[in-house]
Amino acid sequence: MYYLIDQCSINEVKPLSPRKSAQDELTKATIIDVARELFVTSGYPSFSMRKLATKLGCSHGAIYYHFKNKAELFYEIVTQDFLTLDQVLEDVLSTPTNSNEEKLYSILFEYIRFGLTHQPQYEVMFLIKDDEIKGYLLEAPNKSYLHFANAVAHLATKPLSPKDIWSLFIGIHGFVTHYCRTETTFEDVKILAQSHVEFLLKALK
Amino acid sequence: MYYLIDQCSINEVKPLSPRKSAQDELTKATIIDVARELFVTSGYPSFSMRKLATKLGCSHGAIYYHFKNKAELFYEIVTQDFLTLDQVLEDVLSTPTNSNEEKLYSILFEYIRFGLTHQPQYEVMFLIKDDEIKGYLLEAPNKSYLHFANAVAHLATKPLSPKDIWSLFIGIHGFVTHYCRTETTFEDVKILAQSHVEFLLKALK
DNA sequence: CGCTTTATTGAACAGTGGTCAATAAATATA
DNA sequence: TATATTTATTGACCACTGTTCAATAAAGCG
Repeated sequence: MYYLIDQCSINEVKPLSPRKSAQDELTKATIIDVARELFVTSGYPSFSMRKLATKLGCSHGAIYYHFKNKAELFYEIVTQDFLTLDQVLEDVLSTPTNSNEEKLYSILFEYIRFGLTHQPQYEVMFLIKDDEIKGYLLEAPNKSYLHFANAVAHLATKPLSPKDIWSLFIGIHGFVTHYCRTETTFEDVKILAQSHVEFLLKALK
Repeated sequence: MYYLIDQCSINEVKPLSPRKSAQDELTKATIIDVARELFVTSGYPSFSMRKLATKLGCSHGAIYYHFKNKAELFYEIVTQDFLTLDQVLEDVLSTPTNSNEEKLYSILFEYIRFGLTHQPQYEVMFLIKDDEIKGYLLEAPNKSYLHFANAVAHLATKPLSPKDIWSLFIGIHGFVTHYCRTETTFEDVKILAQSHVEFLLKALK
């Protein structure tokens, strides 16, 4: 059976085409790009492999040729976001005009900005409980934290204990987490973010 | 068609019984109890209405006679936990031997204890993004926070701004959130919880 | 007893992630 | 160029999920 015959209309023929012509072939990169867009605009819960396939113009099975499963696909998406977050911290550190105290403030503030301007990603990076995804992320969240901790340790006016740095992070993380859940924009809590960062920094003095 | 005839064996007859005898009838209370147990022992992601039905010894359809949907069932489960959390705070406040400073410490510490000894519940109460569940919870999380905020305001040695109380809460919430994701027991981070609370309290001075 | 209300069943529906035999385009080989 | 092999795609299928609902029988009532 090589053809699916549309039995309603007359003689319309639809060839089975188990492979697309070269110019239409899927690539990992395009799948990731389209997946990210779908995921970022409509959120993780509404995302599905079938919706992604529709948006890609392919069958859902095709995606599984390029990615072992949904978790691997999401891993590859947020891998880029871990790099972005690293870069955010790097950018703060390499701003020459600011004092270390200002940089410390900025590290915390910009972390919040990243979290709230990348809510779906932050969720997958640091909040999701899905074992399959955690199995792919492995030490990525921890590595990201170490980067943060290093930056903070470097900038503090007096030596900080690992516990203090951890509490600082947890305090910032709590802020992002809460406003992720309520789907509040960064702009809407910018002022609150400032006072929260100031609050946490008071604990260091 | 009144009977399902087992066509393999000879003449075995299985009556349809669209209502159980009185002693076996479901009640909201028993559904909630069994659901809570299933939910608390195996977590929210593994929970399903069909597994619950199996554990109850009924069909999954029956549950929908007593609860509009899964979200309503979970709402009724965690409603009890919101009361428990209120009680935790109340118990701290009504401990006569402690100073206000000690009570403030205990409020924060006991909040963490509650969160980490009720992880699946805490998740549904404060972390879940499911719109259906949030639609049932409505102001419950906020009401719970106000209870917390009141207690803190009452105990502080100097007047605190609403922002400071909020930052305190967010700091505690972040701690619980993180160790919920990593499924760490309270006992395993008890010492860390102490130092985190002390860190946050330093910000008040 | 008969009528109504109530509680239960399980088939059915639309959705999910994931697998895989069948297949044809692309590529390598003779 | 012809043939064989590799590669990428399809869609039926599986086992799940939450939810709905007609059919049904037990319980309660007049």
